[in-house]
Amino acid sequence: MAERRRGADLEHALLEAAWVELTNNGYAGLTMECVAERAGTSRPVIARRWAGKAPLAIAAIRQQMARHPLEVPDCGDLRTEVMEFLKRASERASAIAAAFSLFTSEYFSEISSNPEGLRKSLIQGEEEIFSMILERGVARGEVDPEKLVPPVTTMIADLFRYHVIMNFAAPPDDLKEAWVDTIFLPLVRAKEPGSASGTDGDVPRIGNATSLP
Amino acid sequence: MAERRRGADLEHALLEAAWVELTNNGYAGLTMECVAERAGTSRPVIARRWAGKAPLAIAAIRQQMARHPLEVPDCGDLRTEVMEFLKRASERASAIAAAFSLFTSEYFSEISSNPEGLRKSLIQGEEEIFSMILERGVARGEVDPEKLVPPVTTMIADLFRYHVIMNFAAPPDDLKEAWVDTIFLPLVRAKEPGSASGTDGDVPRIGNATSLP
DNA sequence: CGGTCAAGATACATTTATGCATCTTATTTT
DNA sequence: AAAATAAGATGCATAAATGTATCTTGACCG
Repeated sequence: MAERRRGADLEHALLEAAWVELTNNGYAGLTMECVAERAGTSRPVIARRWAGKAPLAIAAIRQQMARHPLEVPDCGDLRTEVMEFLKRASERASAIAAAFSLFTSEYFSEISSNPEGLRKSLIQGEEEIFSMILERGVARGEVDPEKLVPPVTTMIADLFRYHVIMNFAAPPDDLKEAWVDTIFLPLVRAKEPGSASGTDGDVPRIGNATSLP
Repeated sequence: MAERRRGADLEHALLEAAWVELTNNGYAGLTMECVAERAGTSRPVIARRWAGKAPLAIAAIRQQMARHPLEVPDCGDLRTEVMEFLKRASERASAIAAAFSLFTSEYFSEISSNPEGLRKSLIQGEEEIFSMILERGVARGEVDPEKLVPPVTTMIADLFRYHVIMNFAAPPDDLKEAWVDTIFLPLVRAKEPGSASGTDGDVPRIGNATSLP
């Protein structure tokens, strides 16, 4: 054998191999043997680093999520930022589906938690991203802060994740646009932004939405 | 041994045992051995009827869903019917979660489909229930038919299922009400029903029950 | 340059679930 | 009542994955 990887290099390669196996075969089909083989090594090397399938899979998912950070900069208007948020999130579709496959397979019976708990632990450090988008919208006068009650603020991300989980794929662009333009924006938009910039108000059927005071 | 069950009796008992095992341990933790033991019989009896874990689990889920039919009669107003729909659907929460646990564990790699496909096959014969509720709402003048575009019409059920899947439990009543009153109804409600009964338009996010008869 | 540590390979025991074959026995059918 | 059928019990072989122990060898450090 020629080269021999060590430390972080090796760990990274193992997690990458685990990720490929995970997305190909699902968590149930994930075996230490296949991961080792794909990484060009053997099981004991994996066993020295992770205690079992679940920790390995979680580490692999974490690595993939880190590869696709979910930051959304200030784009100047709410819609652009929400669409950008969905676009970034779409790059994590496989990771979300994998985390799911993991939980429903085994994690569930071992730890007395639920997928929501796993999700929260996976997105630590990124909880504020969407609420920051909303806050910027409020600051710009695009969003009525009184409309930002829990089920409304989480709805877009919930619908997104639901789609990913059910279809094992990111939603198509037109669906993302429909969520934003026909559901989300009409529900949070301030009645009269005053400035009436071109980016809003032009979409059909969304204007009335029983906006409140 | 005293009695010996046969035919449909036995089959029903087996499916019931499979259901308990499925909800207790998840699909991954479902074993023929445990099902047989719980049903007070042995593995060959199961093997003579179902080809494996997946067919057994699906049959068990089907039996449970049949136990909780999803019919919603004409209640006189849209909100009552949608809330009734969610209430009925909540009785199926365990079945939905189980179907999920099934799919992500194994079904996925065997059949090239996705959870949405499994869902559609499980609800055959009930696809029209929610759209009938909406149609009645249109007929009453409560709903603007132009607002019934795909992401809006499926949104309530999607949010419901997402919650069930993520929490392995039915949503609490206040969440169901929030979905209906702050998200769904504002999006579909007709602008001015003419009669201008205080039940819509002006009410902010509160249940207000609008109960009719 | 030699020592230490971990990577990589191999082997073995164990665990767990399954499929199948067999045999007895209860229930149904004729 | 006798025959046919299927339930129920048991045992065995198999397959798949895991954990672990051992050994060699390459890489890094002083």
